[in-house]
Amino acid sequence: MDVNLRALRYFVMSAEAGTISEAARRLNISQPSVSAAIQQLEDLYQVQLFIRVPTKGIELTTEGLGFLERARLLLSQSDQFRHDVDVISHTLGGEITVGSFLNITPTITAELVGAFQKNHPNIQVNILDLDQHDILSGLTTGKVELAVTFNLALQSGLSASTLATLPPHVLLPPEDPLSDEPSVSIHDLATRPFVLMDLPHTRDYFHSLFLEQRIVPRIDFKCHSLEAVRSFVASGLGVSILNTRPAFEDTYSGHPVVMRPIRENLRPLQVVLLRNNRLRMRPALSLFADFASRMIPALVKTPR
Amino acid sequence: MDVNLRALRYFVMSAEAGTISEAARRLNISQPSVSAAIQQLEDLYQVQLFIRVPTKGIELTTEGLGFLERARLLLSQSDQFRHDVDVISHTLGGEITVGSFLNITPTITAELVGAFQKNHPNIQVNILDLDQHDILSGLTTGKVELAVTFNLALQSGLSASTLATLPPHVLLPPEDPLSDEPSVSIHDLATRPFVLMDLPHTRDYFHSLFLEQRIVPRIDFKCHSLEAVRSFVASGLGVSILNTRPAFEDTYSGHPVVMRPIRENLRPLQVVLLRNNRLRMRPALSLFADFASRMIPALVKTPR
DNA sequence: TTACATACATAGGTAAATTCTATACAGGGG
DNA sequence: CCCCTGTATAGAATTTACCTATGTATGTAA
Repeated sequence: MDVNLRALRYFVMSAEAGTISEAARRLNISQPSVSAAIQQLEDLYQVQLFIRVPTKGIELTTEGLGFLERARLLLSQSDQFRHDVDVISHTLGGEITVGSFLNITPTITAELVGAFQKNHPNIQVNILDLDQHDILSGLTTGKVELAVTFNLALQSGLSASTLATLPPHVLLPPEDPLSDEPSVSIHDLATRPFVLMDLPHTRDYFHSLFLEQRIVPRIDFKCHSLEAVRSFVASGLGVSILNTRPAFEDTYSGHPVVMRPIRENLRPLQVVLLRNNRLRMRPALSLFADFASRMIPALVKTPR
Repeated sequence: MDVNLRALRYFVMSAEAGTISEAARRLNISQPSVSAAIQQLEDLYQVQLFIRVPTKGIELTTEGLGFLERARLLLSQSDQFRHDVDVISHTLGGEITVGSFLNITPTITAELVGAFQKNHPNIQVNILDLDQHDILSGLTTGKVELAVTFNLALQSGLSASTLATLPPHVLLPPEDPLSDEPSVSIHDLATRPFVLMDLPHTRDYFHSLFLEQRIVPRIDFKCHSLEAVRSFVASGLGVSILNTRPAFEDTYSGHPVVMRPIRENLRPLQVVLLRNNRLRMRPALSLFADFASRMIPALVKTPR
């Protein structure tokens, strides 16, 4: 059986008060209750804590003195626990863990978190840079508390609020004749080699864009990172389609890349804030969610 | 209200087991009991500890993880308390506090404690060298757990076991003609200056020796220590009566002193082991009491 | 010496907490 | 679609905690 902290508190108060009756008065309970608690401790631990001196009160025994010291220690530790838990639950401070979709992290999330930190320096934002599959499973297991991502493969149990809409754009090498046009038809891409953004769920989205137009694309390259796709295109290895647009047109390859709107009205991706319905929104999380809801639409409108 | 360690233990076990049902099995209690305990914690601290994943079990939230760490800490502290208390109550080790009457300490108690330490080095014997009044009040308040002293002014509530009997002896300066006799009558002392061993209760005993013989002694000097009395007598300032006999006849004054039996059959003092009836004898105390009961009679018989 | 005051212990009854069994509800797998 | 696994809820039984009333011990003042 576990230690009875209540009885310990009664004992310590009695030792300090010098009489059980006085301890009971200070504790606002009856004298027999305190008396019983002390006897319970003495019985349980087989220790005599006090000598009862008739009409005077109680005197600590030698054993009782040692017991008192340890009881005080444990009670202070339990008070510390209480305090720590209060900090966890009732303050805005502490950590929050936010999932961010790989392709969104460098453009949107980086700006978002930077601004949030400036406004709420006491909240530590832990960003997990993940693909859509890991974001979804992280949300269901609780390892991710909130996610900034696309509305791809959303499951029941999760709720999404849309923050921005990103239509797909074509990526072309500058030397491609299509790059002279203000907009491009997706059908013009069918004959060119295609560089696929190859991430779980994401790849299915790009596939679907072609399928809905009854096009079978030539997939020549599959890349796992946004920057790889852009560099491949910039190097003239093919064309691609992406929804996220970095702040500059140069790529790591040293060559620039051209982005053009698509003439057809293709299904856009939505930037959403995702959360698990089963997870209570504690203050720090709500704060971040509110902040993101206000800031992300502005970020996307002025993609600088 | 105090932290509920029981609920904390259920919570920790659940976090470790991964499901509430498994935790209940390991704890040998029903699943609803564990479930209720966790909900109680969540309600009390306003924290969501787990995400319930249907048919899978439970997953810790971020808050739950912080809570878990602190709960583990507090539980380990409570286990430590438990262990410390066991050490206090169930082992022979630790301290015991023994009162010793001033006049007995150098002769009997010193030998006794020395021998005891050799046999039980893990028990720390704390000797309080006190007069009879302080021994009696120390016993009633618990500051003294056991006392080696004389059977003077014993009160109800204390129990004494006799270890040795010490008849009174006369102390004379060597130049006093009475020192040539093998024994002395107390009546011969009436005309001489008397040096009184002046300690609470002790002084009353010496007074009573004269009063029972219908003698009114000439009290010229009152000393508070045994050695002072002996030195006064050795210096020829008077005679005295004492029951304790050191191992040598010299005194701090540089002069020797002579002890002689008293011809009349005067009430002797008894060396007793005193204890408070209200104080449980824990193992270390019993050990010391037994040891003293066996050793002190032998010590007194061979006063070397 | 008696009556009073103080302090702890005990007895008996009530309210709260803990536990149990039985059952409802949710979701994944054959 | 049914069965299995896991959590939540309902209601009853048990244990724990607490209270009031009373008993016991002892020191003190009349």
